[in-house]
Amino acid sequence: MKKKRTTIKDIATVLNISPAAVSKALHDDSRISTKTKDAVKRVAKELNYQPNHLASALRKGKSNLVGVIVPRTSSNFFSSVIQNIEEVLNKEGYNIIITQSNESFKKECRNIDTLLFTQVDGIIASMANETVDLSYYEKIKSKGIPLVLFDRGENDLNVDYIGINDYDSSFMIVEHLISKGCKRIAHIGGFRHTRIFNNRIRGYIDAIHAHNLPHEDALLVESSLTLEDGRLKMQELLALENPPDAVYIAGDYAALGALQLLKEQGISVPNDICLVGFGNEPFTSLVTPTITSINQHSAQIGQLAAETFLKRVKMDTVKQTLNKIILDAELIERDSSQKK
Amino acid sequence: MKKKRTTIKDIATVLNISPAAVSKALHDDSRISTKTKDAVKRVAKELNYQPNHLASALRKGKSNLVGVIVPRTSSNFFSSVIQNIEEVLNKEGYNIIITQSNESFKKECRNIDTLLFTQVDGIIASMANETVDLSYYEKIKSKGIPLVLFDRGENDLNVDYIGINDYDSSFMIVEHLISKGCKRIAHIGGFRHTRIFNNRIRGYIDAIHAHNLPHEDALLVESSLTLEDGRLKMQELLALENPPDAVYIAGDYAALGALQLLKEQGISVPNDICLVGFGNEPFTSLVTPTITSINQHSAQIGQLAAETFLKRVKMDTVKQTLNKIILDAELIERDSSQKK
DNA sequence: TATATTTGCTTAAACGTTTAAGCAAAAGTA
DNA sequence: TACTTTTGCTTAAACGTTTAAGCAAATATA
Repeated sequence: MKKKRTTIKDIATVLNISPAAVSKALHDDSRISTKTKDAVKRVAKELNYQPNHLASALRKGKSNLVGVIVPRTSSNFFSSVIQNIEEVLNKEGYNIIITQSNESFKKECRNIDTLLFTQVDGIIASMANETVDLSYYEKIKSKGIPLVLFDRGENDLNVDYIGINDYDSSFMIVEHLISKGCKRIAHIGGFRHTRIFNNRIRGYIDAIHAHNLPHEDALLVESSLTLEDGRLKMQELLALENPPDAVYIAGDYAALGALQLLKEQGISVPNDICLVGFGNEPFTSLVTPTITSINQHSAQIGQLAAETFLKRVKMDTVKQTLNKIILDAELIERDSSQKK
Repeated sequence: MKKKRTTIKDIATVLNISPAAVSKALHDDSRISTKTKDAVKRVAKELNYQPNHLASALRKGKSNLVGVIVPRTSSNFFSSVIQNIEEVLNKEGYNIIITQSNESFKKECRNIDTLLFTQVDGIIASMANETVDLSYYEKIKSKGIPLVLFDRGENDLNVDYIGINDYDSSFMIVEHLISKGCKRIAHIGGFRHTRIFNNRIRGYIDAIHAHNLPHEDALLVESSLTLEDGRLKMQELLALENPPDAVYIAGDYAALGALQLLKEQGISVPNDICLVGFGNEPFTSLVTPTITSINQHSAQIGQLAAETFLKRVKMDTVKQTLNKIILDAELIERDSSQKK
């Protein structure tokens, strides 16, 4: 009892021409007369013809689908990147399949398999925190489809990458804190094995050295950067016999956790301790005090990632090369670092 | 120079059997000997065979893709629903395509077209705020594929729906505020044309009447429930000559906006005004004071939506029927309504 | 032993589209 | 007029799978 879809063949039958002519008419082939084209389009509309995407994808060898992998969609950064990827790709006739890894390496592998299985024409991804083994990403490359990374990337893969200048951002943050009179600046960073977090750590250390401030091991801690871990690591810093007067935290969620803890302990931010986050999540401007943070240009990153993908599919050499686009980040000064 | 994928035919050639036998062997058909099956699977692995999903989808008339439409992925509620939909469907061999409407009717229509074009086997959706015209949703139904709505649904479509009991939730909130001694309870609700928001408004009004409290038109305002609009509508309520001593806001983001404004104006929450939100977004437990809210059971809604879809595809009658699953919501009491 | 059933495969068509190749008719050129 | 080119289509194969139908050999049943 299921309704049959109208196919190209149905249109051909009505007009008494070949299916091939119909297909060409619908694609505005120059070898089809205007008269026939008009007739085909009219009948197509009448019969409510909807092209079968699977058939054309199979025949043409491309699905016009692009896979997107992000650690999670709930962060504003990622959802904004996705939205911008979508806008750019939709215009070119691509649709996107969004998957989340939830920062899990295993889930990320499953996602990659899923996307490859679905015959996507390319993958745009930001890697999970856990990911160290790159073999699944090599699998994508070996398929000969473009792979574009953003934010959480990896040089060793030799593919396109779009991100911000993490090293400079860190430097900027530390100098900002110094300009506010801070003398003992701690850093709650991400895991060193992730390139971006390592860069932030390097930026922090170099800035500290450049300004002849004390660089103590105890002032630099690694964290998963979840809200809970932010609290925990803050507590550790407070427990030091000589606690910091400023803390720069490599993720806004962790910064929020740290801020909560400080407030609970009756420590004034920014007067006792200045605090800076990273990512410019919307809540940074909503909490009290508002949190100074780094704007990562999510919209631009999304657009560039999509455009980079498009560039790659258009040049149909299989070979990928390392190609990094690094944007300058922007410090958004808010109350949490405005020591009076 | 592109690598050729291995196909079923390649395996057949190696083993000198027919492609049909290979296909059956891979699907564990009972009419294929164990010996052949083993051989096929061995060669498949050796040649790194990856089934061409497009071909099988075309042949079988189903894509094993399910489309998901949400207003936005950045809200924790929706991203949690999506994650749970994904988990359930992945187990059954389905993959999902996530699209966001950004609360825009036009974008939602485009998303629907996109999904239908991609030949999804079904759509699970939560409607945009703007959506009143249901013709695009009728289009999905007319394709004969299952449509499952959640949270933002519409009875008139006569399809499956999963949501919480909005009316009862409102009632519960009002009674909670009354129990805390509040006497003038205002409601910043969503747009009435959206069924769930209308139900919340009805629950509010009925609860007010049931307890013989004053129901003034000025105490009930409609809002887009964005953070900004929450501020705005709160300001309106404060401007009344007789302002409320409690406000129940139908969305957490708007509640956050309202809370910000109250703090800026030096009005103590909960002592001067009690405040209750809706949705139990993570930040409700992070801000000061923490915000009393309603837990919408996002995980369960996601699972149920996916299971409902699966049930529908399994019973292959085209006819859909109105089938509502309503979960009881849960009030999470926090500081913003604990008047001392 | 003769017949029926089961096993294990093969053949061929189908899903709906695209496209290379081909061909007759019309139009252009010398 | 005789040739070439262009126009406007058709034919047929292809994309990689699945599956209905069929068939010979092996096995079971009477």
